[in-house]
Amino acid sequence: MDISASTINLPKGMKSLKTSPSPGRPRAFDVEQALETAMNLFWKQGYEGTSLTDLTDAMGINRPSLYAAFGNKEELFRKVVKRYGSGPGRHATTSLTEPTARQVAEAMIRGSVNLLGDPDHPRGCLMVHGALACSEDSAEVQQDMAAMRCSAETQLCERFARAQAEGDLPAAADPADLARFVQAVTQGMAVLAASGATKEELSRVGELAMRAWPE
Amino acid sequence: MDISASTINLPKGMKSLKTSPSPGRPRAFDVEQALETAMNLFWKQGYEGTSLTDLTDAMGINRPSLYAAFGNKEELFRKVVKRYGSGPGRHATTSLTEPTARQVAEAMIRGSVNLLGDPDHPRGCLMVHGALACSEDSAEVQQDMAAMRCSAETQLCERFARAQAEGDLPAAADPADLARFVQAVTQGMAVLAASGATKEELSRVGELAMRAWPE
DNA sequence: TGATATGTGTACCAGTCAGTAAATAATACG
DNA sequence: CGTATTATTTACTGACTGGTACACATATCA
Repeated sequence: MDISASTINLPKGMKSLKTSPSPGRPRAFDVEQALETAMNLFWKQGYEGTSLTDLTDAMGINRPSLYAAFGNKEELFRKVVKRYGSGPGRHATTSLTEPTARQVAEAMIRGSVNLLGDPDHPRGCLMVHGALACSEDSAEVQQDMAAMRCSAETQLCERFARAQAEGDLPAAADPADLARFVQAVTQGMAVLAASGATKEELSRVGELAMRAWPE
Repeated sequence: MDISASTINLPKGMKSLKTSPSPGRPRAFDVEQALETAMNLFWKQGYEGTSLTDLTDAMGINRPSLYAAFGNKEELFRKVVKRYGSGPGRHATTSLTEPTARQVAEAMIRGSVNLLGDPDHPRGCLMVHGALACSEDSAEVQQDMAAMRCSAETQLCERFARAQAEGDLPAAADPADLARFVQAVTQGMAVLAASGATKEELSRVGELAMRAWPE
C-alpha cells in the first residue's frame, strides 16, 4: 500500500511536503517561480508602487489565482520578504557566524556589495526600498520593514557584544554604535545602488568604511 | 505718480516681486505656507504615497486652487524639492564652502545629523524618501531624484579634488571615493532616521564615519 | 459513472486616483 | 456703475486601485 503524504493527518490548510496527488484541478503555475517574479517586482517598485495588475501580468496568472495562492497583496509581500531574507538577503544573517567582529562586519559589507552591485537584480535592497515612504494605508507594512531593519541592527550589536566578551573587539568600542554604523553604510549603499553606483564603486565605499573599524 | 510693479511690462504669467495690487479675486491662502505643508507631506509619505486629497486637505484648499497655484502634482513636487534644497537641505550646498576637505565632510555629516535628528521634521530625507521606489508612472520623478543625489556627490567630489590641489587632502586619497562614502553615510543615516534613530545615535554614526577620513 | 475538491477565467464591485469644466465670488480699473 | 480678471466651489470625468462572485474546467476518489 502506498502511504502518500496526503493520507497523513495534516493541520487544516497545510500542504504536504511530498508532491503527492490531491483532488481538484492542479495548479497551472509554479508557486516558487511566481514568488520569485513578485519579489523582483516589489524589489524594483516597492510595495505600494506595485499594483496587483503589475503582479498578475508578470506572473502570468489571474487575480483569483493570486489570491488563492498567496492570500492578498500584503500577505504576498510578507512571503516575498521572507523569501528575500533566506535568499538574496541571506548574508544579513549568515555574516553573523563569522569568527571575529571585524570579519562579521566585513562579511556584512561584502555581502551587501555583492547583492547591490549584481546587475541581475533590481538596484537596491528590498528592506529599504520596499516601504520606506508610503501612504498611511501601508503604515503597518512600513513599520514592519523598519522593525526588521532594527532587528538586524540588534542582532549585529549582540554579535559585537559577544565578540567584545571574547576579546576580539576592543573594550573601548561600543557594539551598538558599530552595529548602527555598519547598518548606515549598507543601507546607504542601497540608496547609492538605486542611483546607479557600480559594484566596484560600492566596494570602495565598503573598504573606506572598514577603515573606521576600531584597532 | 506711483510706479507699481504691476504697471511694468512683465512676461506673461510672471508675478511681480512686489506685492502690488492686481485685478481679480485675491488668493485666500498663503502660497509659501501651502508649499511648506506640501513639503512636509511629501517628505513623510513620498511622491506617490501622497495623494492630491492628502495635499488639499492638509493645505486647506480646494483642488482647482492647487492646480492654479502650482500646476499639477508633479510640478508641485518639484517646487517642494527646490524649496527643500534651499531650506532644510541647505547644508548639502553650504557645507561645500568650508575651508578644508575634512571640514566639508564634517559639516555635511553634522548638517545631516541635525536635519535627520530633528523631531520637528519628518524622519528621513526628501531626496531619499521622495521617490526611491515607485511605479513606472513616476519613473521620471524617480530618475530626477537619483540625478540630484548624483549631482550632490559630484559637487562633493569636485570640492575634494580642489582640496587635494590645495594640499589639505592627501594625494593618495580618491576624491570620488570619499564623496561617495560621505553620500553613503548620510543617505544611510536617512534610512536609520526612518527606522527611528535618535539624533545622538546618528551623531555617533557620523563620528565613527569620520574616523575613516584619510590622514 | 458520479461526487467532491480545487484552480482558472470573466466580469464585476466600491473606492480612489489625478485632473478639469463650469458656475460663482471677489477684486481692480475705467 | 460695468467690465475684465482672478480665485473658489461644486461636481464631475475616465482610469485605475485592491478585492471578489460565479460559472466553468480539471483533478482524485468511491
